[in-house]
Amino acid sequence: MSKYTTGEIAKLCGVTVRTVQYYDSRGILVPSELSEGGRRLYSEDDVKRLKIICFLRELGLSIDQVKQLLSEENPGSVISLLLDQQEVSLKKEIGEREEMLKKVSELKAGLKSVSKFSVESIGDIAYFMTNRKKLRNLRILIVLISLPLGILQWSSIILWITRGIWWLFLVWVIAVVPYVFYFSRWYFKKMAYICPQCHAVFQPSAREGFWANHTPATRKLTCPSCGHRGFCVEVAAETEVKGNA
Amino acid sequence: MSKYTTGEIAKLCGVTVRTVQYYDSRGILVPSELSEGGRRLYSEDDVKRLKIICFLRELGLSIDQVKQLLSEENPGSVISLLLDQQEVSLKKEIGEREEMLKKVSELKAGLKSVSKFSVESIGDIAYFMTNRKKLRNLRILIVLISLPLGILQWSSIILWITRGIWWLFLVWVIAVVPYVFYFSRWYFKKMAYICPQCHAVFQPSAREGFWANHTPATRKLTCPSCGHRGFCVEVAAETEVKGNA
DNA sequence: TTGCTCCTCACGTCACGTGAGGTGGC
DNA sequence: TTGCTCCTCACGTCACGTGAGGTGGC
Repeated sequence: MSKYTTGEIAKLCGVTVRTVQYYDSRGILVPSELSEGGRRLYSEDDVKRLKIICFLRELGLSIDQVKQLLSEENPGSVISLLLDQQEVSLKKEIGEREEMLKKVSELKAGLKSVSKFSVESIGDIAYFMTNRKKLRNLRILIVLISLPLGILQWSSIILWITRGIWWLFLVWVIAVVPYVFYFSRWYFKKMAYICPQCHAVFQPSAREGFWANHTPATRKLTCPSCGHRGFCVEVAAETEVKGNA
Repeated sequence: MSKYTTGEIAKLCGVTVRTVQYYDSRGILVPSELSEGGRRLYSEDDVKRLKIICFLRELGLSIDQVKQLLSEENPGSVISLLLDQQEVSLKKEIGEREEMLKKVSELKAGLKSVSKFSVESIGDIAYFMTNRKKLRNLRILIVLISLPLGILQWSSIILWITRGIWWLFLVWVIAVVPYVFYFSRWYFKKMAYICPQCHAVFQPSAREGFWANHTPATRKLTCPSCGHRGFCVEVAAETEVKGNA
């Protein structure tokens, strides 16, 4: 019966000497014999055991899980449980990393659109990314809210031109005033803006926001933190309102 | 200017107090002020910084990488490098976990076909799994090798029956003897068998293997390790030949 | 004064890797 | 005797978590 030294069994199974020693200290691969000089000697069965250990570790099982399996009287009952657990946690880990990967790609894409880059830009992009879904939902909602008014506007105009019915347009003009008033108040409560100067996230008053010059994604505002006046990126406001400063 | 305590900034950014303290010790979020009692006080800018840190950590960047980014004079040059690296390592990690997941599923499937389960069965299945591809390639090769002999056999038989040409069949009979002899020697060098009793992997002599009773995946052999005689699972031999025992 | 929060050690987690300083075995 | 391998401490890695024992601030 041939015996293997630590280095030999390590090479046979493709691990380091340190790992073999560590598995001894953890009690999952105790050498079947010790030489007079205190050196570990491993049998053929130890080699088989180490190969099984390595295989189980390749599945991602922890040393404690491997230990549990190997010391179990009836391993059949434990292994399927362990494997099911492992399947679940691996899937979870893959999902997490795919989430991360997505965020990395989004950040890369976001950075391309930034002209002069600073660390704070990362914060802006992060804010934009995490609240983007909310922003999209808000914009859909806004279209839906504006829809009845738009229909009324255009149908009244068409009726006026084609049939000379002018009073419907008058109804529209009367309806539009409070509608726009309440709508803009609601709008500027839901939206926030990022100052390109100091990167603060702030909410303008409905009055300032309403009259401000704007593009589809930005609005020319004065930042309350630094006083900078310029086009600020529109984002969805976080649900939590800070308010008190 | 309002100041936040450790607990407040932690809650604002969704981390633990311990994490905030740790980030101080690692030097990536040093409080902008200390109270007379030695308590950490964080400014609004610190909150922004922590939010950026949290975002970067959600991408899977290490604290050292975050530190590097935040301390950089010109972070624009570093971030895209860091993000590219991160993309690569995330993909690698996902690939590894998918590999593990596959192995776990395969082991689960393998365990279903095992009647009386022991820890050694895992080793058998592991051996079978890692060498399965090789086994399949070998079996394809065997079919290709047998093909010319089969064509010769059937065409000679057909010619004999339809046209009375008998000498071609005689050629086949003469050819088949050395062919089968060398083929079986080669075959049993390439194949190995797992003893169901002691789970040893062994290679029988060509003579024993040739005359042994067999099924498509097993062969009735006598194990040289434990002397058990029974149907052993056929696997591909590992390239490394142990030989000396 | 009572709770609550915060402070700093110091150790634990996980699976080893990395020296240091000493020794067995050919 | 010279290399090579192996041995055992003991500490480092990573990002915190978990007490312990003490204290600030309302």
